[in-house]
Amino acid sequence: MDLTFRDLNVILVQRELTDPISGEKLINDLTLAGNHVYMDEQLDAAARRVLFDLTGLHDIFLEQFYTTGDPDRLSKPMDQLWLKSINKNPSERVVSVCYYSLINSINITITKKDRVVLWVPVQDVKNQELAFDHAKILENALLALRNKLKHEPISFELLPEKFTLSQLQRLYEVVFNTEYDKRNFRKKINKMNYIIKLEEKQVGVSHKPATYFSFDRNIYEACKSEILNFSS
Amino acid sequence: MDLTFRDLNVILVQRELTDPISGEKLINDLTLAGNHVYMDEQLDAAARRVLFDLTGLHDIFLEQFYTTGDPDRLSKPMDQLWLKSINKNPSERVVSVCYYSLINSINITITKKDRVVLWVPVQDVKNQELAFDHAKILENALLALRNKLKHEPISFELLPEKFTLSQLQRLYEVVFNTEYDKRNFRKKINKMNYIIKLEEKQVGVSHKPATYFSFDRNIYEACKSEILNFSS
DNA sequence: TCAAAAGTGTTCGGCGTACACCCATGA
DNA sequence: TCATGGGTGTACGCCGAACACTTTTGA
Repeated sequence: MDLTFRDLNVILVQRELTDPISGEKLINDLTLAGNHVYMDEQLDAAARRVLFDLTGLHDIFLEQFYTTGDPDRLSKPMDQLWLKSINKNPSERVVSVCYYSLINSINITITKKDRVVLWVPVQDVKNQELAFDHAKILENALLALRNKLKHEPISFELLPEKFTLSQLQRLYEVVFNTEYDKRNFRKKINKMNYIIKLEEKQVGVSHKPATYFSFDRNIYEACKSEILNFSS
Repeated sequence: MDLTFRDLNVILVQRELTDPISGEKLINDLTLAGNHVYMDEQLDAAARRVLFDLTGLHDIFLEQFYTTGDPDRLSKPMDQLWLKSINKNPSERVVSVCYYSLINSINITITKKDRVVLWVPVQDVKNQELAFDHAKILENALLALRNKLKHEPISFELLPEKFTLSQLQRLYEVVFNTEYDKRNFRKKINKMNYIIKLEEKQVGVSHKPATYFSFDRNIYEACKSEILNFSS
């Protein structure tokens, strides 16, 4: 997922099937990105591979959140049709171990061989048809992401190295689909000593330039383990 | 998992292998309970089946928390030996979709055909050897349980229908491995209007008898959805 | 009468929340 | 000079944390 301007976006892959004879569009919908796990591959590694193939990025934040294995999850007529068209056994059982990842999409081009991939704002996705049980998976991903973000500052995965407090605030507002008071938000951030105020400021903006901040992973890890020590 | 007196317990299955010739004990350790998923079975249903076979109980609280699929997870010599002895292919890849469940063990007998099963206090488990990557799985289960219990009153799964506030407090203390102030704990509980004070009191105890309380699922669901409505 | 657990109130500090105005910049 | 977003402080209510004694019962 990605944060551009005011939206949280998800990468979706277009699924199109055209009748070779009539030219009629039989299928035209979207799927989440995924692939089969190789026989000798870690589950995490498979998720990383899918992401790498899409984005060219290594070392991306990745979190397993859910495994779905309903025996009927491939049974919708559209999905059966699709599986046959790509020469997969339509009655095979598929278990999906689902991961979400956070990507700052600026300067990233997503591509997939023979397929169209696109960033879609998550709030718009429900209006479109997602293949298989991918709508359910996306819903679970959002719940897991919110839950994680409540307790850990993974938000920095979505931000550039240097960010402004308004960017950070907007991120939380988008993910939790709410609004926060600017002063209160900043007071809270102030208490987090792993968010470092830099000397640098924005340039070229036609308003008071914002101060940049950065996230210090070391300080965060240190005070995180402090908390753990006290509670155990 | 279960709460007896002062401990959080986990069901473990004994794994024993004796050399048929020398009589020497080749393996004597413990595993978590589990089984393969049938080809046409929901993942949840498989977990329920495992639990039913152990306890005879239906309708138990069940929560998927983690899926493990390291290609090397069966590779320890002890585990290889075991797999051969039960005629499983030791080089097969096994992916485990892991669930935890909460059981009030009073009046429950756990049994398993041809195997010894036992309740073990979780804090004692690390001293024993767990098979495969089950120690890791148990650790993840505890983290997931704590996380869940912070936000939802699943504790009632572990308690009898009627319980005292001291029992409830002890449960939280055991799961979070800490201690709470009695007065503060009771104040917090007081605010939860889904915890109902009953007329009934303990009898036959050689101290001031405690009042029984019960958990009202309907009231909880109602105020839970209220919260959700406001925040979305 | 003793032991054992139940039950009960107050104080304090910190945190979240509500709320409004001036500042720096480029156009 | 205007539009745009950046940046700041105070007051109040609630909640969590610390803390000690009386009550009821069976043995």
